[in-house]
Amino acid sequence: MIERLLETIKGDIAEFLTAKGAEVDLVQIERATDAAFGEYSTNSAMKYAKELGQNPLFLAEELVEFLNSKNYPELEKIEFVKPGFVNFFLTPAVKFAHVQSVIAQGDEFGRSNILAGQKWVIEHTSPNPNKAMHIGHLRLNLIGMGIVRLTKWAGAEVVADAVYNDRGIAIAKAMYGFLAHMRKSEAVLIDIAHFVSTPTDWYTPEEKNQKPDYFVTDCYVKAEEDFKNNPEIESLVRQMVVDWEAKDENIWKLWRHILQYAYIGAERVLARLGSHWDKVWYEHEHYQKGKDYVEQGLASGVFKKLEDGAVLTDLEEVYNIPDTILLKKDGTSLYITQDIALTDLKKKTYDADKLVWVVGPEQSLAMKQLFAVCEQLGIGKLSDFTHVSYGKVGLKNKAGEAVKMSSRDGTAILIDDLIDEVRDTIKARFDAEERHPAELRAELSEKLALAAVKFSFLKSDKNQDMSFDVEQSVDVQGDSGLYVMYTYVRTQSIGRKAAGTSRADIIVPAAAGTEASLVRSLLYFNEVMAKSVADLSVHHVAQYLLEISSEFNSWYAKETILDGSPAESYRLAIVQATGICLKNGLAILGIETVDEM
RNA sequence: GCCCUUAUAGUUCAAUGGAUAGAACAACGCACUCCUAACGCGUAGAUCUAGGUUCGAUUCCUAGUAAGGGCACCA
Repeated sequence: MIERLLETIKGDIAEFLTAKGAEVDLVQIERATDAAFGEYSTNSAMKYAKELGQNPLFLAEELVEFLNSKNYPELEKIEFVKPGFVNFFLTPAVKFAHVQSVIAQGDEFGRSNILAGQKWVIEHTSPNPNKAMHIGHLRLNLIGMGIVRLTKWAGAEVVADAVYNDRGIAIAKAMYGFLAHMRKSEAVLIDIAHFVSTPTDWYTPEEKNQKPDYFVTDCYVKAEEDFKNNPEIESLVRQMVVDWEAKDENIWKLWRHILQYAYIGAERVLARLGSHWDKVWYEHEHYQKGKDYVEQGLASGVFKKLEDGAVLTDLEEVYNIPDTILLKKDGTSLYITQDIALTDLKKKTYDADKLVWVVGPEQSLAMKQLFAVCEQLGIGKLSDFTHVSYGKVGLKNKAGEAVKMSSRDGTAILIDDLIDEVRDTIKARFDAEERHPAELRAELSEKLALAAVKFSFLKSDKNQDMSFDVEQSVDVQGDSGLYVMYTYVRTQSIGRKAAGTSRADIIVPAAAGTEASLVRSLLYFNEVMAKSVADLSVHHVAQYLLEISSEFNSWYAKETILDGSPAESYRLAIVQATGICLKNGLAILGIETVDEM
């Protein structure tokens, strides 16, 4: 309803300016920065004052006069102020109508059709089999899943996908590391045939009392050391890759054995986070198909063959980005080679309008090259492809200095360990309070830990580098997920207490009370969503939830909601709408609400 | 050498080219018999530097400084 009003006003402003002789491209009506300026405001008078050769304030005055003649019933007042802003004040009835509309829409409130009719394929969190997932991967996953949920709420049809990088030198190293370092005794031969016949000569993760992904990481790290120190082992590992490509039966058995551990581990962590893929691609299934595309590009003249036989792109002139090799001189493929094939496969399989890769910033150039090459080959337009990058997660030591996080030397904080730590902190508090039965305490602690961790990773802009302090890693107070959750719990608690009592019809007070700023803030959910979709970043939603929470709590401290007065129903409706906004906003962040804590 | 990110309070983070740069943590002060105080109220504290564009710049442009990333047969 308010949206329609704003569109009408925009049209009227355009009419006014056009009649004045201005070339109107876009009339903007935005959320007013402060309640003193009403609910919405426009800068049109200032924007067009120069073109019309008028004083901005006078133009604003004329605009207000013109708009007042339209007699919008939804508006209480239109004013012009200092530099030339025109401010719009909604009537209390219209603002409360929005509150009721939130309640009527319930779980569906916040959905839109901004991206209706579009098909998006969003790749994120493609796991490396040789590394247990640390908090860098956590950020990637939360950002990726955030975009998936956001675009779904905006009406798009979304496929979340990932690629299992299941071939190549890295996995071969893990395989070697397993053979050499997970033997039950030195007497066991480091030999693939022996492993195939007698796998029980090697430890399992259970026997080592390790999580499977940590186990594989261990294998990889140990092999990496051998690889560096010993050229014989290097050639051995390289031979394993060659044998694997030749589909040697024994080595494939070992390969499957290692991968199973790696993926069980990764999937368990992702399941804990509530992450999900609709489709998983396996590198070993498509990595050779890219060569056809290179041939095709050579034939059409967009690529060129070098003297040594390697194939090079031609991107400098048209795209102004550095060229890259697409096919090695020995004719084997590179990462980009198979990515071309996969991109085409994705686009065709899902008839995708938009392909998104949520990948670290170090891939930025490689992504640009891939997109450009795909355009040259006619797979899609440059604008069909988006690389969503994100800032690094850095660590700080006790002195406050930045430290590098490395899987190898054990300084990386693993996802599981982080969540466990936060969970234990929360649980300690529950245990001390003894308000809930033990079983519920455990369940709530896990849910709240996930809420706190997810929120702290999603509340800031994705491109900003994050600085992570191990000591106070995740806030459980202040601007935090728990603050928002606590606010939600309060709304539910009030709802429970109010249930069953009969109440009179809702009376909207003529003069706004202490609830005014909360009611005003509740108006902007859809605008926040629109901005989030435009930026592909859910941090706007997180910030908005903090704002609503802060205003709710401030109000809550001042007023008794359930005081038995005639205004009770009105207040209760605001509480209910706040709860819905918080719940739906948290859902977009991937955070499940609890009803008590 | 070239290209891309980033720079806001002591710290961690906000701010479609707009109005008095907004929070949280830490500090100091207040407040707890009331729907859950994991809460509320107050005090103090910031746009890397120098130019430019604009009615108006934290935001855009140029140059510099600092940090990080990338630059062809690795992934």
